[in-house]
Amino acid sequence: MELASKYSPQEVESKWYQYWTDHQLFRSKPDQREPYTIVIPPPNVTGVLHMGHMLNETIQDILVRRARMEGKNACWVPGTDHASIATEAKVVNRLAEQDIKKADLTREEFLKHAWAWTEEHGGIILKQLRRLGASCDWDRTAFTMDEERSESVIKVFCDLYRKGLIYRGVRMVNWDPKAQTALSDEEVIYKEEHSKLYYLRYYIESEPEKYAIVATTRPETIMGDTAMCINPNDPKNQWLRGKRVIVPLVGRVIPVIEDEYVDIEFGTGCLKVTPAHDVNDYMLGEKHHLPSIDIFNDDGTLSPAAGLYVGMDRFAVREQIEKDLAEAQLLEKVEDYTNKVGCSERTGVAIEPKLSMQWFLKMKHFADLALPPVLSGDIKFHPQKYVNTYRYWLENIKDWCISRQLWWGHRIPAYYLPDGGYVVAETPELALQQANANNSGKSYQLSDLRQDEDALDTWFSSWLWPISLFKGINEPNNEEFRYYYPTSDLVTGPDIIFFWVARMIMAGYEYTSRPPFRNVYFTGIVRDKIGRKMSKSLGNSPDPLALIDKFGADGVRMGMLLSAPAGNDILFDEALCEQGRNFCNKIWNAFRLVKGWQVSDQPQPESAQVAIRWFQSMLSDASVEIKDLFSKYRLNETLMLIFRLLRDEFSGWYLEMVKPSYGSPIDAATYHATLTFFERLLQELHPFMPFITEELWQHLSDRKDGESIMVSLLPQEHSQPEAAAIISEMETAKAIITGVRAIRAEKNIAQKQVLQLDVTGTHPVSAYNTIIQKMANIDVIQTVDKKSDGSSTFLVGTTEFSVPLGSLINVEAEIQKAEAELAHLEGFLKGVLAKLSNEKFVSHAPEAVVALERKKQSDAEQKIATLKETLQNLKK
RNA sequence: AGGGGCGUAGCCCAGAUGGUUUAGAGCGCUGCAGUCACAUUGCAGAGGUCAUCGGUUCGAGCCCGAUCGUCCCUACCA
Repeated sequence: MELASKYSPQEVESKWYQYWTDHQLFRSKPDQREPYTIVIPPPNVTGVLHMGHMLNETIQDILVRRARMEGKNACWVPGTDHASIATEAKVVNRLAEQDIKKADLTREEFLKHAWAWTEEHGGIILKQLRRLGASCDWDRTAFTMDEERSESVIKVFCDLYRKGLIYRGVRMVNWDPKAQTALSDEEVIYKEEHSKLYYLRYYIESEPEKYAIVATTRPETIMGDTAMCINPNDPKNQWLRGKRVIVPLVGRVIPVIEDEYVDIEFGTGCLKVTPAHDVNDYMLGEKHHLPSIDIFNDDGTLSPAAGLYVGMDRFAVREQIEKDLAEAQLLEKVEDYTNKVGCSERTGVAIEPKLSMQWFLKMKHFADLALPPVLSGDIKFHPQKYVNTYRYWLENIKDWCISRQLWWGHRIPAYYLPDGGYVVAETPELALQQANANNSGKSYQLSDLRQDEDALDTWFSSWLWPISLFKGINEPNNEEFRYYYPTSDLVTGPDIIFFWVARMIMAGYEYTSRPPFRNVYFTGIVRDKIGRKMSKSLGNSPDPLALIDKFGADGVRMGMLLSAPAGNDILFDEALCEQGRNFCNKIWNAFRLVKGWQVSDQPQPESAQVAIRWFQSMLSDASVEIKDLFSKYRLNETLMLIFRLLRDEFSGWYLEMVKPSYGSPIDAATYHATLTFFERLLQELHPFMPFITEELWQHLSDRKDGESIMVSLLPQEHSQPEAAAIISEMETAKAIITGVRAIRAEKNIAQKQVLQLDVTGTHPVSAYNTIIQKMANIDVIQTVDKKSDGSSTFLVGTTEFSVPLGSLINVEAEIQKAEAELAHLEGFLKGVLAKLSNEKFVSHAPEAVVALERKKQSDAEQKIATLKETLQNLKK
């Protein structure tokens, strides 16, 4: 077979992905094996693959593939999230392009559009994942709003309501005026903003010539003012006690109240109180029984209740009212000010605190469930530092606002009765039954019930994901649920630790009394190579599929992984994908070499025997280490280790050691050992780079249809006791080879020119002579008492090696080299001697440590003696 | 404002419980190498007073304190 000198990923990748799915190799069914389960963090159904997904899904695929090869029954469940706000916003935008307003549609009509959009764009992202090589069990693909998941959500809502954990009430919530829905606290992001601090004059009712000054960032809310507040301990504002003041422009008279909440140092120490539009003012209002005037409409324009500026947008009012206040001489001054403004995570607009009727979930109960397992390590976080963040949040948790004024989502199963009141039930029929049962005598019809218009927060379905995927809510005793749950690892970003991770743990303990997963691997954020977040506006976010086209999926996977230590942000650089592609090419060419060998019946050279024994040790050592690294989720280090093992040790050293001279055949024993090694290396690499490893594994020997490296088992490897000695001997031999090569490089001696190597005294690794001869192109290695004149020397350990060069030798350069080394060694020896002559060190340090220092001393002394002698000879 | 992380070669990072011959990879950099698997390569090499200062110890990159720098999370200062 004639192989191209470069690896071309395109056809290889599609071929093997097809093969894997054709043979259903990603499928999992419960059996006798130990299960290994990952549920995908469901991407937004209408989303498109970005670099963050790439990282996340690559890591999951690596873990799943590794588990599979360790003999576990690996199951990776894919799916998508309905993402209510985001998707609804997209649908609204699309309708707007067709001049359709959401308000003009019925709920049913709108949902029809939303489903159409979902069908059209939904699942694109899952198709893209296939390009990456993701080994998901596609038959299990789920959606947070499919029938099974919806049923689970509704059931859980009803259950929690019956347990008294869900309540309905009027509270101050975060209102998104663009999406026109309430949001949870977690959906609000605080952004620093350069704004202004306005100082307004509030005249005293009883003393028309005097006024108090109030500093505010939001002058447009004065129409909602129902009090002014001072701190009772504030001496400078004592004169305001018990007074009544006039709201500027508005003319309404409001009382001055006193509360220690007010910061004496801020502004003038006078606070305007607007209970309807500020969380703190709301609390003050409750405490002091103040009226509340809601001056905003749901879309952020001013309502008739404001009296002024009705119908204008809140920000337009801010500009206008500044002018009007100034004109009326009610504006004392304006200062520049920096503060933090809460913005909607989805729409980006400033949040309006708003009093409204919403559904809430009591969280204290859940926090008590979810904290202990993380603190005790039943659920492990990687990296661990997130445990602190997690604990702090749970210890300060507030109730979760779960209702959204949206249509795209799970509709709240509460049904209002004509005479007031409501019932909560799984279906309208059950609701009717319940309503009639509660209501002795009277009998309602289905048409009398009016279902709540609101939908549930998306996360109210996501938090059930690991359970609902296996029907754990609806059929808690089913075989799949019992087998796959709890899942093994969760891979996600730290940004959704509260949104999702914490809440899954809560639901897990509430509904299964067990954790939803054992380990959480937090990935970092993918940034560009100079550390900026990737964003559309910066244009620094590469298209993952274009990268795959350019470097191959394996190359991109390697590029992602190389820069991704667990939990650290990753600075993505295309150059890393290039390195990945180059590595593929390297492996490809190693394969070309090996497959090109002719095998013949001939004795195995000694050098090959030594090389095989050594590489066997390297492999067993490495596989033990790889296993350990995997257990610590240190995936980038694992990949780096395999990369070096395959590129440097295998291709650079081992293959060169056993390689027959050009055109000559190889003996069968060495050939087969080499194939075995190659296969093992491919296996270790496969989870990281699935495509090229499958391609080469299939070519390495005859495989039956349906066989695959992805389901081949990794041998159980134990570190061999003699491995360390073998490896260290070879390291010495390599140092000798490198020594000779360095002389060649220095003296410009071609590799093909045969040299001689003299060993002064005892050769530390004479058993490796055949290797040294082959690798350094040496004909004779001999032990001498005294090295010959005109040779270039180097030290390995305490032994001096010399290469006779006759006239090629440059005495001056040799002297310089020896003197530099001598200086270094003498400095070193000085340090050692200082330690050893320290009485306290010798008496306090453990014997082994002291003995080691003595060994350092004698070695250094010996080397120095050798060097001095060399110098003497050179100088004579 | 509170809490946490980090600061080790030009860049990105490793360096369990302090002691393994005066700190290790990868990328980048420098020099050399062209018919022999691979220039998407090979060989050789340069490059670090482990942020700063102080302390504990026979011994500190590692432990303690302070300082500086940097990043993140949490929070209602109008």
